[in-house]
Amino acid sequence: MLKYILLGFLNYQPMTGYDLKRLVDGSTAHFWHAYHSQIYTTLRKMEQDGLVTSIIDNSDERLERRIYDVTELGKSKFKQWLGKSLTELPPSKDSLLVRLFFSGSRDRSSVLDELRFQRQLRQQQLELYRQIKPEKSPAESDLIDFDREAKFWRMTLDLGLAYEQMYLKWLDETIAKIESF
Amino acid sequence: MLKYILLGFLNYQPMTGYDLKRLVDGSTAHFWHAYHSQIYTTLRKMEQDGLVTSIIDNSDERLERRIYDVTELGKSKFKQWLGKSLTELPPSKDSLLVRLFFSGSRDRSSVLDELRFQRQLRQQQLELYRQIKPEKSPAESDLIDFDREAKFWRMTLDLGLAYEQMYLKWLDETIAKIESF
DNA sequence: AAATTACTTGTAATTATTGACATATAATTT
DNA sequence: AAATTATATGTCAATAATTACAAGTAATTT
Repeated sequence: MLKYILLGFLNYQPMTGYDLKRLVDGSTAHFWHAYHSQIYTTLRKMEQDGLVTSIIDNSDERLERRIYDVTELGKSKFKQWLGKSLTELPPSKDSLLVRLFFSGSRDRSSVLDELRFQRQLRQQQLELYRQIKPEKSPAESDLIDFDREAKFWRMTLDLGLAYEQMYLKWLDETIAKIESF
Repeated sequence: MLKYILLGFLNYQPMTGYDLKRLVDGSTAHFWHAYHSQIYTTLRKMEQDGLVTSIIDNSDERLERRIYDVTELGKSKFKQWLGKSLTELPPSKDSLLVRLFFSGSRDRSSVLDELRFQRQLRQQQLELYRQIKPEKSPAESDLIDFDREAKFWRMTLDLGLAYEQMYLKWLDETIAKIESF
């Protein structure tokens, strides 16, 4: 999946692994995160497979930057992937729920501490989402139909917002239930 | 993570890989799914690591069943894992959102078809959750404090229900938005 | 000026997960 | 009776993801 995210971003413009890491962190990480190590190694793999090319930029003298660009094959594979609709529910994974599921033997206070801490984190995440406003970066302005793109970005953000609010509500109810055991 | 799920279930009673697969499918798969191949290989790995032991049951003559049981080391590792609270948000992954994020260049109708199909699947999932009622299986009745366990199982199910409802609402709104482009 | 922290770029080893292949029995349908 | 589908049990190869290690530059703080 990461492969397609990287191709998607490289369709906008050529960039380095670090640029991609920042883009991922600021957008898709909310529904598909990746460590920088995975991004760098995936880019190398993609280059071997002919999906991207890279050139070394030495304009800085000191710092070597490897700039990746998508190839025609990469563009075609990306479109092909976008064309094949999902026919299943994406599997979800939530380790907090795994832990809660098996928490029958735990101290009530320990479970409550964990849930209250998660509540804090969820609250922060919600605040973070509320501050996000898709903005036109200069580089993107002419390369893509920004208004149309932004609409789709906004939709994914809307799910994030709804998700955090739902989760917070559930945490509150769950904490209350355990307190009343 | 799967390791701990398997240990958690084996704490209830010894069982085979297939038994575990069914238990996972019927419960934790909603927040942590696993293919049978992963379950069988993880069990082998756990046996090598001394977390479980296995005996071959030939009582059937024809069919060989390998029955796994948790060791003291396994029990201790499981408790240790439960004791260390999560201090971060579990990362979430949703390939539908990845696809939507990059859907700026797609035909409206193609995106709509995909979202409408996901709506169907989510609706089915919601119905499925609504039919789940934790019941006491004979084998479990004396081994664990079922009522307490069931409360925690119920909580994870509640999140599943809230999640599907939230997702359906978002899908409806998103479909409507795209229709009105 | 030195120390610390954040930024930037990667590699390597390990672990986890997926997808394909394989095989045999049991139950059901045609 | 034959064919098909569901049940049950696994292995193996490939891919994906995580964690740890490494090493240098840039910016900020003391």
